[in-house]
Amino acid sequence: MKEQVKDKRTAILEAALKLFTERGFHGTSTAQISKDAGVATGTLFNYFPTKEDLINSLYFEVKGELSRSMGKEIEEQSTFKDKLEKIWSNLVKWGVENQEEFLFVGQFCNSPYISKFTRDEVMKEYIFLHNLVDEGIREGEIRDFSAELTIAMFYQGSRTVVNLILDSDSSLDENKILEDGFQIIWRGLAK
Amino acid sequence: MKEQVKDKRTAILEAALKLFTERGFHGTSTAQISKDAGVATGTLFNYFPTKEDLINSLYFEVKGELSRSMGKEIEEQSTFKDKLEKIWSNLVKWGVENQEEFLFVGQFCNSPYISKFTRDEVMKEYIFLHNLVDEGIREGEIRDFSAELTIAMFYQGSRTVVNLILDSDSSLDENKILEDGFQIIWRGLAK
DNA sequence: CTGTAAAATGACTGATTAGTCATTTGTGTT
DNA sequence: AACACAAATGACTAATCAGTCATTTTACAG
Repeated sequence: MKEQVKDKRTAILEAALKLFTERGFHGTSTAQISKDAGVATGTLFNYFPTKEDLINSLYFEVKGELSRSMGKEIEEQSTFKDKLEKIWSNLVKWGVENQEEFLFVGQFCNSPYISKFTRDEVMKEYIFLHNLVDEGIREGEIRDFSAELTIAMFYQGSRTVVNLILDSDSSLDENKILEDGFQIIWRGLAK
Repeated sequence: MKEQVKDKRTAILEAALKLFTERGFHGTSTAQISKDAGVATGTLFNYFPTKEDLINSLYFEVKGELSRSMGKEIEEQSTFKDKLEKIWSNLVKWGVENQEEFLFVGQFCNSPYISKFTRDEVMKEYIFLHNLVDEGIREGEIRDFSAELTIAMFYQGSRTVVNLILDSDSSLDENKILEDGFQIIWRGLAK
């Protein structure tokens, strides 16, 4: 038997991610996922009882990665603005470096049949950001808008920047877009 | 024969819009669309040669409506800021009042198999906004970021606000969210 | 080796899919 | 009425789908 580089579950998730971003959820058959993952059709269902389970599992894994990346090296930042800028940079760089995962999240969040439950569930991953924003409001660093609005504008702003970078043919000024994007959001939020 | 309130084409598009936002593109069968539209399965294909044609036609129609709504009563605004705020308000109100259309656009733009061509094609609808932003930059009303970044942050900001309004159980402060959202973006962009 | 349990397999199924096409129905003209 | 033409129809098909399950392979214990 050949050395097994990664377990079947991971292989399935990776194949699924690639195909989903290429063809969408319903446009990708479980048979194709199995084939690309190098496993039998039945094996997929040993790990994920249904296709929807597979999609949800993939989403949780990807969101976990994103959530972890988001919080990297925050403690090292001294000012509130620096912290926020670090998170911004983490979010954008994660999206650019993990294009498939980034697109998958976009697809997932805009797909209708994936319910509010999952969306709420995922928002828990952002407690960290929520706390920081609450603190920023309390301490007068940023203006007193609702935390939901503040977080949504910030997070979606970072996604907008990633989309711009991914679209732009010239990857010349990736950093320029990242920084300009943050300037816009920061000036919008700061007191 | 009963009076025909609307032609079959429109009935098909309306049924498709509803089903797409409920179940996604691939999750909706042409048979179901035909049934909901009150026409035979064959009739759908008289109007739209393929399912993908139907999706694209629907997108162009919806984007046309959005584009028209966006530009309403702009001439009546005197200052640059007022114009931008009016567009913002038009965008948000269109999204809130045309929830299905709004969600459909989100789905469409995040679906992978709908290509760059269509996305570019649609950007032409925004020439009007593009021109306004260019003018605003030239005349020093807003800061000199790239027009693409400025427009994207503005447009996606308005979508973020709509999503927040649609999600919030309490539709109490719809206007508050709209106005706060604009404040954030305006302060971010203004000189 | 041998026994055993878990993991993997792929042929198979019943349901569903987008799209076809020979036929019927409706409309307007003379 | 009789014709012509377009619009609408729905039974049909070939392909594909998610998911099943009896069987085989693998991993490991004694």
